[in-house]
Amino acid sequence: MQQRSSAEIISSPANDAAADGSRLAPLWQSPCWFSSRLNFLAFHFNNPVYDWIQTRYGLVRPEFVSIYTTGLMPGLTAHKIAAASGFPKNTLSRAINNLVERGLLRRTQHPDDQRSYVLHLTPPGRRIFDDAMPLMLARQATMLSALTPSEQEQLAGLMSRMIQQSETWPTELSE
Amino acid sequence: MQQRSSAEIISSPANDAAADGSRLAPLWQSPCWFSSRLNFLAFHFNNPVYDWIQTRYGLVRPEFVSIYTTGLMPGLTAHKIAAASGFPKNTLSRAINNLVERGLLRRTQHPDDQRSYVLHLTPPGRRIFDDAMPLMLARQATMLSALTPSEQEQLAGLMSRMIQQSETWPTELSE
DNA sequence: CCCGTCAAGTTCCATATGGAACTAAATTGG
DNA sequence: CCAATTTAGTTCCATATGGAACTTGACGGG
Repeated sequence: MQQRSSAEIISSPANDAAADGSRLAPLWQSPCWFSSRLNFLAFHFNNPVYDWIQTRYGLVRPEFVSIYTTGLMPGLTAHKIAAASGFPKNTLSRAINNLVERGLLRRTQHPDDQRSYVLHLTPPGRRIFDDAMPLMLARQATMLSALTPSEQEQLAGLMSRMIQQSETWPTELSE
Repeated sequence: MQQRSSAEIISSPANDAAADGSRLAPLWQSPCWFSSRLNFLAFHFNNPVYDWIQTRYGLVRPEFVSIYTTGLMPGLTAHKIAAASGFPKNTLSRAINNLVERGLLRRTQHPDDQRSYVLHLTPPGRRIFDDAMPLMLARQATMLSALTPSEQEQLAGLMSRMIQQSETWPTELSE
């Protein structure tokens, strides 16, 4: 389809535009392999999933993230969703307000802290959560299908170990 | 700091707000573990790195991605950056135009296709690439430091195997 | 018990981003 | 060799997003 000249980097003969994986070898082999692979995988998970959720429910990313996180950890606060997801607190504030207005989230005064609120899914909110979960799991299964079950467990374990140590990572780059 | 009531999900005793990893157990244990862990890791890599690049060079994400990808695969086209990064082509078009204007990218007519352009870093562009790389590698090392070198290789291998098979993943969710 | 500091959430605003429609060039097939 | 279709890149525009300043409530030391 396109250039094929001497110094060209393309490795696959196929001209299928979807053949991202095999043709970008220098990207995967770069010393910065972790970033490339991580972002490639995250993109290929998030994009189909959030597109589906967006067109299906009209929920944008931080909105669905709030539903998802609240579904898993009922009774949490906005602050915690921020910690888990990395979205800034104002973005989550807006998302949560929309969800409360749309009747998908219930927000009650925190018993011990007048500044914050405790969040729960409403039944319609939980319905979305329950609807989306199988889709996400299916996508996960698709993406993991290159690995054997035992390799999938290895992967889960390795990622988990990294996360457990995440408290020690600086939040800013030094230099 | 906050709630600690009966059904509370918090697992760690420490009240350090940075202690994200250990206190969000239900998130990591959810059946959708892959998504959670992937996004957590991607966020904790991307955020510090892109913040640094943003304040340091005034480059936004798709701009730096274009520099990074071009640095690794000189002579590529915008279309390929889109395939590698997942950014939509209009976003990349804008990014590349800015970079050309700022003298960080050189864009020449593609020899075999009058519609497209071939991209190369200019010396100032390469300077940014060379500058940023060690920072990214340092962050990568920090995040991988929970794993032994052999485990790091395992991780690289597992992620790589998934990506190799990415051509078979549907780009949309079925149901 | 009050004051200074910190934390949770909100509001305001600038802007980075992506969808859709478009232009121009390549490809296909009749 | 020409029409129909696809593809690379651009333009236009609506909006999702995040920084900074703000409000209100908690907390800790004198």
